Amino acid sequence: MKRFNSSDSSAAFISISSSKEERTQKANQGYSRDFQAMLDNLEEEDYSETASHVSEKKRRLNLHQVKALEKNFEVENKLEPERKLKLAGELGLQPRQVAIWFQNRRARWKTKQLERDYGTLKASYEALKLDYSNLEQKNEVLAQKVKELKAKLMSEEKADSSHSVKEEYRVSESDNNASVHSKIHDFSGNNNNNSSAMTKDPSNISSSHELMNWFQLSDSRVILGSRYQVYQPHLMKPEDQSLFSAEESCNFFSVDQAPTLHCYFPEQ
DNA sequence: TTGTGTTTTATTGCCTCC
DNA sequence: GGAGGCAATAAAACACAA
Repeated sequence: MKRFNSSDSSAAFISISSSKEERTQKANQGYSRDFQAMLDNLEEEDYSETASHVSEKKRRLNLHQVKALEKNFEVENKLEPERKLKLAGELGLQPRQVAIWFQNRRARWKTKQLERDYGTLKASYEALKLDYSNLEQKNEVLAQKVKELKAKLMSEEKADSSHSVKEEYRVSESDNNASVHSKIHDFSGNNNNNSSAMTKDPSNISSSHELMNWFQLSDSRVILGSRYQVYQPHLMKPEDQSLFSAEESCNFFSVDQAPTLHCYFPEQ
């Protein structure tokens, strides 16, 4: 096993505070005055000790050692045995110390990396949140527009109620048939410059008739696109013209729930 | 000077690989 | 079963405000 007994630990400490030359070298490496004083103090302490009784206090690696280790870590953050021995020899450290330094360095690197990842994720989350907020605002505007148009439609229906329902139905039917034929013509071919109503942004729809056309057209396109079913003219009687029943709306303007397709493809 | 928070060095225990 | 890696932790060293 890799476990070390106390003599191993002592050996490690001995290697750090080994020679007078080394300590002198430390003293010349530009430490702060306080640190310098501490080193001098340690020097005195060490000399007061006998050779057989070396201080086991933890010592930090000197600047030169740390720089060399950092440089090696940049090259490769894992340490092969040969490199460990070579580094230890060059820096006057125990191989065990070099290994520990790399281990701790990897741990620090990992922590930093986690912080960086967190920062990146946080930034993208904030961007996404902003996008969502913008979409929510647009959605509210659209919903409000639909509400207004629906109210307008209702008032128009009321105004027209003096006409004969029967006559209106006949007119409506012929209108629908005409529009149906034109829709079939529009969507059955490769005519892509068709249907200003379909390509039109619903938020720009300003009249109730435009809105009706938009929805009917949407409906017919889906029917035609779905397994080439025979087109069934969707003749809307005034009493059937509830545009936004719970089912038909399909949560189209719901912020909390994505639009579902079950109402367009009930068999699926 | 001292209390406190942070960083660095080292240990321990567990796990995986060969 | 030994070697090495990692997470958790201890403890010394260090930084800094009050």
